[in-house]
Amino acid sequence: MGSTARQSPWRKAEERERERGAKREAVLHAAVQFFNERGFHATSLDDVATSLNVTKPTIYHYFANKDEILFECVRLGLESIRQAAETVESRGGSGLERLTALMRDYAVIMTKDFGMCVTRTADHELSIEGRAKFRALKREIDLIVRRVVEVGMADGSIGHGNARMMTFTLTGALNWIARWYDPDGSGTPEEVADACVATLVNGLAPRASRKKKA
Amino acid sequence: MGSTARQSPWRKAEERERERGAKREAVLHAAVQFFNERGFHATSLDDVATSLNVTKPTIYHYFANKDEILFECVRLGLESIRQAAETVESRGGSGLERLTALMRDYAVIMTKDFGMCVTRTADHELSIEGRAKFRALKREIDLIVRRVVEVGMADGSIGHGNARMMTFTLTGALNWIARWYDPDGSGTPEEVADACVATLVNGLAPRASRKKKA
DNA sequence: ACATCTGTATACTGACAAGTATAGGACTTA
DNA sequence: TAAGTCCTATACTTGTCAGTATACAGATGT
Repeated sequence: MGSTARQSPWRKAEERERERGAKREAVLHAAVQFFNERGFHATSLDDVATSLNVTKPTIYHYFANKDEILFECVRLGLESIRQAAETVESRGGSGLERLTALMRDYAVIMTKDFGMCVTRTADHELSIEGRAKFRALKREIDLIVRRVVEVGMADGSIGHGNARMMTFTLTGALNWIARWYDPDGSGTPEEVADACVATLVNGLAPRASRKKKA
Repeated sequence: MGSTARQSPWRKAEERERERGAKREAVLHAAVQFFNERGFHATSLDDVATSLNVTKPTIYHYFANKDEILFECVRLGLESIRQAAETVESRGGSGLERLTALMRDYAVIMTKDFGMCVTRTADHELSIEGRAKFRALKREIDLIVRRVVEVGMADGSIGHGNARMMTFTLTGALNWIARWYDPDGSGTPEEVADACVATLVNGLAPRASRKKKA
């Protein structure tokens, strides 16, 4: 190694493209941290550019506009969740077991930059088209989770109820992690995830003996 | 009635003050709806003014600046929650019973304009001073809820665990209601609240028989 | 009648930040 | 070494609002 003998221009082009991708990613990483900390509107692209030792036009060389940057951040977060959800859905175990695993992965993602961004970004911050795609992706995830809940209700591992409402309640608790989790605070992402999931799975009563409300 | 005989200027001043208060409230009500729908930054005070058939300087006659308006909206929401929490805390019943009642009231508030505003407003949208008060109020509420959780753990009506994390998980699910509840959709605030609370209290398993994790 | 206070409008300033026009340096390929 | 392409910077335009200076109308109190 070290010789880097190159004959074909192909390899070169590929390499250049890879570098371009790396720079795009760097922008996204810098941007998402600003967005999470200060919010989308309060973050200027000059800030982002400066933090990367470049200027604004450079960023515009990689992205069409500010909205695209936000959307990509959100999309990355949502894709992580969807992937985790899909993986878990199609694996073995009872509905409850699958749902528990899904929630745990979901919770961990919520402690990461791009996951946080999903929760912290409101619909109206995205462009019209971005908003539609955002909603579609969220809905897709919601349906996967709901399906797992329904599997659990069918196989008896999860109590009966309104699956839609139950899904919203569970994912709500998980989404909210992104609003209070502090990486510098106590608890690793995994510990936090386990604690949350345990509360959601077990409910509040100490062990058995729940009456009230059929 | 109808004669409106007035002799003392006292009554007059008082009345004027009441009217001033009513107008302030009207501004807050108009503003909070814009904030919830479009977000704080995307709402211009011209929008708010126009919707009230006045102009911007009129609004500045009642509020020092835009930040104050947002803060008042958030404060109203947080005060509702705190009041509900305090009322419930100091009443009878087991910890679990009290917590259940608290969560129900909390959930209902989250479906209302000012409650929604609390969840939809991020720290960084408030002024520095507003942010501090915001956090203080939220912390106060958090501590009340946590105390009720601990009462429940002590009296045996709630299973043992990390009260802090449990509180975050529960209130997270409730807070998130403000992000998905649709007043025009199916389900009254009370129905939604009951469903969420039921999920949180009961957990997922169908009835008894929970093992795993002490 | 006169001085004042309250509420409102018209018309402006000032700041900030998104996005762009333009140029030039560096690398690629021939 | 020349043509073309990619990447980046300087310096600008532009739109949008928050916030304000000023004026005026009507009610209040003397």
